Amino acid sequence: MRTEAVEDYLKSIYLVQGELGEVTTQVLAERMEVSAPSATGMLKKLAELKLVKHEPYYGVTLTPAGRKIALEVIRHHRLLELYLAEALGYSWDKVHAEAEKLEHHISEEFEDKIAALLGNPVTDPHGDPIPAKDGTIPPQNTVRLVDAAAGEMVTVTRVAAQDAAQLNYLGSLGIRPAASLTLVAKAPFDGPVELRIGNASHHLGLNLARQIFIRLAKPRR
Amino acid sequence: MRTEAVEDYLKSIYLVQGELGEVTTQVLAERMEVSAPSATGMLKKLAELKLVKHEPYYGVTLTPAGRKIALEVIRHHRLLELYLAEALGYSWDKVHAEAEKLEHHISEEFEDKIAALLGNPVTDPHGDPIPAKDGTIPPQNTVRLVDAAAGEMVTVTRVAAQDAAQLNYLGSLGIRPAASLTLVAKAPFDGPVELRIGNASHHLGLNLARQIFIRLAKPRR
DNA sequence: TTATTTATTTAGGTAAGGCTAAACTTTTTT
DNA sequence: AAAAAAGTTTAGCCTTACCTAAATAAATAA
Repeated sequence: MRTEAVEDYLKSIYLVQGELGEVTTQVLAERMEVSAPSATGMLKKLAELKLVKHEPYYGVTLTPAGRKIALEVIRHHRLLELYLAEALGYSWDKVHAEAEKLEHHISEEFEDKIAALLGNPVTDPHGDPIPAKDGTIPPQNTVRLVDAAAGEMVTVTRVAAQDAAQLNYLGSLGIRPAASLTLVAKAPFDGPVELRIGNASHHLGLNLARQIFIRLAKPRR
Repeated sequence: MRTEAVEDYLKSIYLVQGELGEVTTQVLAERMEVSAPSATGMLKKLAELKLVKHEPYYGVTLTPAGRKIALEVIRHHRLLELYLAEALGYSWDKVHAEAEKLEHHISEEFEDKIAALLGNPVTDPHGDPIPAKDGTIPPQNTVRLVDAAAGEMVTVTRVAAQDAAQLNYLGSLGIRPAASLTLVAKAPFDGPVELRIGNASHHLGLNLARQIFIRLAKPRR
């Protein structure tokens, strides 16, 4: 059965796979805020449903069927995030929590209607790509701010943080998709980065800075 | 705990109470599409939670706490119905099913935002009253079309049908809130009613006709 | 007023999805 | 290569909300 829990696990498996390359029981359990045995139990169930391949003691991978569901749920989530921001005036730090609940309950008609209303968008308010209905994922910029060279002027493409407090802080500094900034300096030994945004200068810890993706403002060629 | 099932039962108890005056296990079970023992079980649970008073073998009534939850859920439902119709262009026969799922999952912020966007409306697309946040219910017109006198010209205030096919049919005849029509005749022995809407004349079975509420187009005084 | 029908509740069971404690693998350290 | 640590799974339980079958209570009919 395609329960809410099943959808949530598949979504997390997909996302963890993308971030870490492999999906272990423990990491999944942490993401789901659930005990490890609970995760094991669900993985067994998902395997029976042919939604994942589970190699006991090694990890899981999604089957095509599982991946399809994961992408549908992620599409719902990100479309909702954008809709809440655009149509209802939600601030970007609040959209995640609301979308998290609604993503499981909207119909295909609802999905289609908000997608059309938003002009079939390809990114959500954080710059995360919105999977298309056919499972295609729009190309995304994967350059991290922390990998740019000091002195470079860049445009923010994506802020991968989920936490409301972090987003709120970054937003207050003007760091959001489409913002322009200059990477002034990177302190050594995994130290903070210094940014210039307009006339203001800010120092960001690495944990935050690593969540920021960019493209060069003036691409070299 | 305030689970989805709890909310649904409380909502049904409230509505059945309003329609029939008393709420028996069997009627409730039918509404919820559940076996009678299941309903009994839930009533016991709701009684433990102090949300209803359950007199075994006689029926239930809501406590103030139970009534409060019921009204919140109904407010969500009807606000959503109107929002879906107004903001997303849903037809009135589709709003019920979608609202039925979403009503349990929207936050108070979502509720407030759509209420404000809609101008704090007092009725949904079917003419059902939307309870206010404080639990107040807007005054509603309780005159039934079938109780009007033949020959009278009336304005539809409410169409209480939930079924999509019925709503679709009534809509196709032009019968919806704010529509004007004339009750041409009522056939005897619980026969159908004849209506004139614009230039067209229609014959409606009693089951349908009883769902229509009206006010007199030219109130006598 | 007793018998029958109807409504309701009790008894016992199922499936999801969670939990802790204990057992077992795999990996890492010494 | 053996011992310790870390990660994973199994075993056994709990809660929610449903079910069917059987028992009981109330209402109706004979």
